[in-house]
Amino acid sequence: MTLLVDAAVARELTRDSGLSMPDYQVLSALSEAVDHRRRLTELAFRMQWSASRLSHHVTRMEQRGLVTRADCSEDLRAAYVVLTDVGWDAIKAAAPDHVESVRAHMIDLLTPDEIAALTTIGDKIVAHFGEECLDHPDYPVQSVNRRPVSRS
Amino acid sequence: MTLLVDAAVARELTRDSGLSMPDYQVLSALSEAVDHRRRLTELAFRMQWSASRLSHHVTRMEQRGLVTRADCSEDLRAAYVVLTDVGWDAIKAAAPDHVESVRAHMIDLLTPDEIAALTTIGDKIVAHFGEECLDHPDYPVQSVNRRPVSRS
DNA sequence: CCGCGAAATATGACATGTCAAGGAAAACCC
DNA sequence: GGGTTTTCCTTGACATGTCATATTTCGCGG
Repeated sequence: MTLLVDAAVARELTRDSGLSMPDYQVLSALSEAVDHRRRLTELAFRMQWSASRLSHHVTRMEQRGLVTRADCSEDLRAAYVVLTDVGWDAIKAAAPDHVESVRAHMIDLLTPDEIAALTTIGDKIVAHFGEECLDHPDYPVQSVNRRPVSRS
Repeated sequence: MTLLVDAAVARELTRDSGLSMPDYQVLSALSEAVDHRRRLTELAFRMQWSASRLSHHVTRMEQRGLVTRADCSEDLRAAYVVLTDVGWDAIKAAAPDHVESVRAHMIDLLTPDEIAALTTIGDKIVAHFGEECLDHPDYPVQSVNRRPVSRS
């Protein structure tokens, strides 16, 4: 089920906007931030990506003009990813069709009861993972990635 | 939710058996076949993979000794992927831990009611996609991939 | 038969993701 | 306040997936 939905939604997103799902996720997260900028690490946590994956992907998006990097004055190690005007226009243009696509292939197929059930299920499972590693209340989600775990 | 579960299950599978999820899927599909062999196309349909992805992946698995290719006598274009002894041992060794892993991170967290609800939801959504392209009753699933669709 | 579109794979170029390593700045810690 | 440890990010090598294309064979109509 997730395979089919993900594939269909991704296909339509790319067809309609030229953005990939990863592109969309990054742009969306940035567009929700106050100054349209976020630290790389925060972004990575929020999306459950590795730092390296995000860095690579930001590099590629930078080359397409969707985002830029900016230095951080408080912490010289850190860097911001900033939404450009082009990126802002892109996400604004893509969003309506995308949410409609998700509705069409998933949400609208279910009754309110089913959606409620699915929400409960999702919460339970996410909580199962959260317990072990949700120890940083400042960040919205953080988890999992940071689990090298004791391993023989 | 799917992100977390998939990541955890994949991580444990690789840790315990050295197989990736794609490896496991291929081996599993082959192990269910009568002669431990399947045509590439059938396998690709069954797993919702592109033919090229499967071909590449089989090449890599072949180099690791998990599977082999064999010619098909009825259709000279076609090829079989065949489970080797090594592959058979690998899947046999990996399977119990893997199903246990899925239980631990998903199934066992839910009540029977929730599992039933999830099943209903999955069926509905899969059916939504099936309508359009489930036209080949011989194959178990087939769909989606074959949708170049009319596109401007 | 013959020719031709379709089917079954293979392959190469390229996009994307992972992993291990490294450089630089912060944080810690007597 | 100098040395160690962490954190943040980048990078390069490599694994994996996609897309367009090539090759061979099949099926079929004439």
